[in-house]
This record gives sequence, C-alpha cells and structure tokens, in this order.
Amino acid sequence: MTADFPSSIRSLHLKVTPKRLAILDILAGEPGYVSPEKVWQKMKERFGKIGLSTVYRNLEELSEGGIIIKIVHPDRKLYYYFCHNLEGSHHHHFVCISCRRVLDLNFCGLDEIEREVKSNLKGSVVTHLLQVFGICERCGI
Amino acid sequence: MTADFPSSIRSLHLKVTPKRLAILDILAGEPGYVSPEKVWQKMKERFGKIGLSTVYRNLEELSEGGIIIKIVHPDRKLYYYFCHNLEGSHHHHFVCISCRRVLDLNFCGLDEIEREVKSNLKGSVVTHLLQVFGICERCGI
DNA sequence: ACTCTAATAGAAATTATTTTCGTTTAGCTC
DNA sequence: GAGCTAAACGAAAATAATTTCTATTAGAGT
Repeated sequence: MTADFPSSIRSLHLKVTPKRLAILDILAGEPGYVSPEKVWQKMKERFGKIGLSTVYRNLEELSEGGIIIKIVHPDRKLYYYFCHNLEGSHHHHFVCISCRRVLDLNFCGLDEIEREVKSNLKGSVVTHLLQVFGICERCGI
Repeated sequence: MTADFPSSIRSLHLKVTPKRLAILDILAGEPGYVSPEKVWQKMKERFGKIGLSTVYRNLEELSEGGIIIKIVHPDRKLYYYFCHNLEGSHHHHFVCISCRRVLDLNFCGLDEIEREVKSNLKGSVVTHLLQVFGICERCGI
C-alpha cells in the first residue's frame, strides 16, 4: 500500500510527467497542508524554473481526481494535502489552523444531508464542501 | 418578524450607514445568492458611485455577523444571500447551482463531527464550512 | 528508436478579492 | 445642532488564482 504515483496519475487519465510526479512527491513529504506558493518554491528548487500556472493547474487536476485534498482555508486561500490513507472510503478532514496538520474524521453527515435533499427538497446533490477547522490536541492548551 | 435592518446592523456594533442599509435591502430583494459584482452594480444605480471595496468590506462584515450568508461557490467565487428565516437556529443551505436559489437544510451533521473531534482527536472546533451544491426540484429533469 | 498527436507547460494577461491609507461621516456629547 | 472621534468610505496598489494562447513533450503506435 505504499503510494504508486505513476499508477495514481494514470488512473485519472492524465499523463505521467516529471512535474506531476514531483508535485505528488513534495506533497507526500509534507506533514500538513501546503500552499500552492510553497509547492512552487520547492518545484523551482527541483526544476530551476517552472510556471506558477503549471503548479496551480496540476494541483487542481490532482485534487479534482481525488489523489490529493484541496482545502479552502477560512482565509479563502487554497491549500493542498496528500492524504496517505486515501484508499479508504469517503471521509472528511479536521484541519488544525495552528500547525496545519490534517486529521481524518470518520463521520460524514453528508449521507444524511443527501437523503434530506432527496426527500424534502426533491433535489439532487452535485457536490459538497465540508471542512472543519480547529485546534488539534498538540496545539491546544 | 419583518426585518429591521438598522437594529440588525446595530446588534453587530456596526454603524448604520446608508450603504449598509442599501446592501441589505438589495440582498433581501433577491431570490437567490448574488455576486459582489452584482451588488456593486445595484449600489451604483442607487448611489451613482461607490467603491468596490466598500461593497466587499460590508458584505464580509455582515456575513461575519451572521446577518447574511456567505457562499463559497465550487468555482471559488463568493456569493451572498439574505436568509429570511435567520432568527431560527443554526442551519445549513442547499444551493442550486442552476437557478441560484438557496434552500434551508434542517440537518446539521456538525454536532456529531464536533463530538468526534472532541473525543477522538482531543481537539476543538473553531469554525466549519458546510455547503451542499446541487440541482433543485424546479431545475431538475 | 522514430513519428505523431493530444495533452501539458509556460508566459503573460485577466479576474477576483483584499489591503492600505488618506478622507469623510455617523452618532455620541455637550 | 456644533464639535469630536472612532468607524466607514474610496482610490489605488497588492495579492491570489485563473485563463488564454503558443510552444513543448509524453507516450501510443510503428
């Protein structure tokens, strides 16, 4: 169950490029969520020069495909996170706004919300956004 | 229970300015969520000239205070919505991405998530973001 | 290994939002 | 209702993210 980046990338019908591999490698090596800006810095260390839009585009594509997690911080900036137990089922995350660690949540109330949308509103859910921000055990008082 | 904008604004310890009143009036007159840009257009109709930053600032302040709802669309753009039954308890919204209507959801899984964060992770929740996007009954097939 | 083509990368422009800072104003006090 | 002061406003600059369009490259087929 060690991560096989090329296969992951291919499973999204994306080409396996050195930059995609590097982005995954960088994210997987980080303990918490990272800003696109920081990913860009690290990519520049590896490639000397790389377009910022490439970083943004790839982060977006990879998170779209579910290989990495996209976090919309309360400050509205974007962050990305490589979730190591992603093989598991749908789950959400608790994000520590102090140390940037990301912890898994088992509970997902969305099942019930989806049911309510169907029965009460007669609508259908296309997508949802659930993020919980707080202070983790280590950072707490 | 008809909306009393001046009181609402004062309850947030904000000054009751013509622009704030107008922003609330505009939002309350819309059936769905509106973009800051559109609010700005309507404000310009009323005031002739008004700074875009004033619109953004006020929308943010009012949503911060809970008088209006801030919606972060999946496209990451911001929208705002005046929820007419805001006196009620904490609740979330189903947002139709087709017609922009906003419908109330009764269920809030956050209680349980908060419990899980406390017991399993020993952390505390500071804020959360839950938004459900989909297609409402009218817009559905 | 070589060719081909659709997918990807990068530069630059654009859009959306936020911040800064000097000017104006709401609303309290007299 | 005149004066005062903290809050609000507006213009312009800064920041974050996205789009566009041309150049480059991964990887399938040979």
